[in-house]
Amino acid sequence: MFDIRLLRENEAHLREACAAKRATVDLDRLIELDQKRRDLTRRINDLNTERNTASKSIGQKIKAGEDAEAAKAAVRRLGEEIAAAEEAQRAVNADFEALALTVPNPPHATTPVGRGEEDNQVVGHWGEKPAFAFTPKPHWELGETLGILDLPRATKIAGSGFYVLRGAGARLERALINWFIDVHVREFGCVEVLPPHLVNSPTMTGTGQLPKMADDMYRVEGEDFWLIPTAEVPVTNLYAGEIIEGERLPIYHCAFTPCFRKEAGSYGKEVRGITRVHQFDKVEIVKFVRPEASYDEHERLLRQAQTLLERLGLAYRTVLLCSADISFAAAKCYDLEVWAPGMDRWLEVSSCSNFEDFQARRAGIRYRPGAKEKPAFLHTLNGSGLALPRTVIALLETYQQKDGTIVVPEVLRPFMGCEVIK
RNA sequence: GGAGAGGUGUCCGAGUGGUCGAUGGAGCUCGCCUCGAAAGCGAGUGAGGGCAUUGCGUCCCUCCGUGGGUUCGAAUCCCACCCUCUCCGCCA
Repeated sequence: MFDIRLLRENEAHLREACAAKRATVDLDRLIELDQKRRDLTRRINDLNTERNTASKSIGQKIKAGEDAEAAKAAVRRLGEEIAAAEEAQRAVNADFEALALTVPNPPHATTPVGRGEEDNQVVGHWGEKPAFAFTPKPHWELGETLGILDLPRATKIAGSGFYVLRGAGARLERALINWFIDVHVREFGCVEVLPPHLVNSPTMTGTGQLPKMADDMYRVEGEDFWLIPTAEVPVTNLYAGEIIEGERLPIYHCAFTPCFRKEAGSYGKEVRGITRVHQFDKVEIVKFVRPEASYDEHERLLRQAQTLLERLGLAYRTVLLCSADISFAAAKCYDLEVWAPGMDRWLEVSSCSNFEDFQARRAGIRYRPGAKEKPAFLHTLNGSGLALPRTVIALLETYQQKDGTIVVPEVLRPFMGCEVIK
């Protein structure tokens, strides 16, 4: 949820923000609804005052043994008036809420304004693309030959867009998950969380997936359950509706969960291998911080994710997303793209976003800045650390040898129990 | 899934139609006392919105799981749903 005061006081700024995000929102109607809503609220407030005092006097009359029927009738009419006003208010509120939920978070000043993916800015590179004395193979060939990736059977039991790992492949994914979490917990002060993978609609609305992304998510038939598209959803909503004491901030969480996405409309590209699938594992970092600290925290979040790729020895680049390409709820976002030599392309393995108070407003997550101070909305951030299948892809393709075996990076060997996958 | 009990403020816990945003206790904050602390005493201690802000608001509205309903008036009565607990069933 954006700040409604922004609309009242700085309409032009919000219009620019919507344009930068290439969102078409009927702000005129929103302003109109806001005005109506406030008028009705004031009117109902006044009517309630009237009714409250009248009702009290009726009580006194009855106690005194006087006849109160005339007064009762008058208040009954007042009650009808209030009911009508409340009915109108409900309708206006529903319209207002529905429309307000479609207003995107304005981009931060440091987010470049752009029209699309092509306007994203590469702001950093790390590592060299590996050189091979042979033609590097794509992960699906490596995986099949080694017997660690089984796409045909995944398709048989679930459908296209799913994968089955086996043997060292399954172990590799689990090794990465464990190592990621260990690093986040031991070195970056995260508290590990293992949340539900199904959540309800208010939770999906809190982080901004609903209403906009409804068609991209899986839903349980006949019940109010959605399959999470990222751990961001359950973890951020952990504190929904709560007021956190200021001294508890910042709070850092990390969580491993599967992520479920329909990826509708993506057929035709990225269909080979496991770059775009309906279910994938991810370790996510979620931060709850004081507003004044959020952009420092954002940079540190980025470093946290980068650290993982660097220790794995995988070449990557850092991309600052432009206003048109960042998500609906984000104010600023960096993507980390890892080099996959077999596919000869960059793959997004992490997205580190600052949502400022956008999600906090929607989900009602507040903090008390200091003793006796009024609660205020805190800032939320999250970043992948990291998405699994694509990390596995980069790893297989980067560390492949001429004979098709894979060298296991140093940091994973304790978790893998071997130095080479063969 | 079936039967029963219950959901009230930071926590415990009263309240079964009217002045209850809510008794009481604990906790916390401040003050007194003390060399200091404890005890004791006194005061304060939820959120949102409106209005006001020529001081700091003796001002108004809303919120007692959620949503409806009855009533002049509901934390209190009725209905639905959600959640928690106990027992039974089932099960990893």
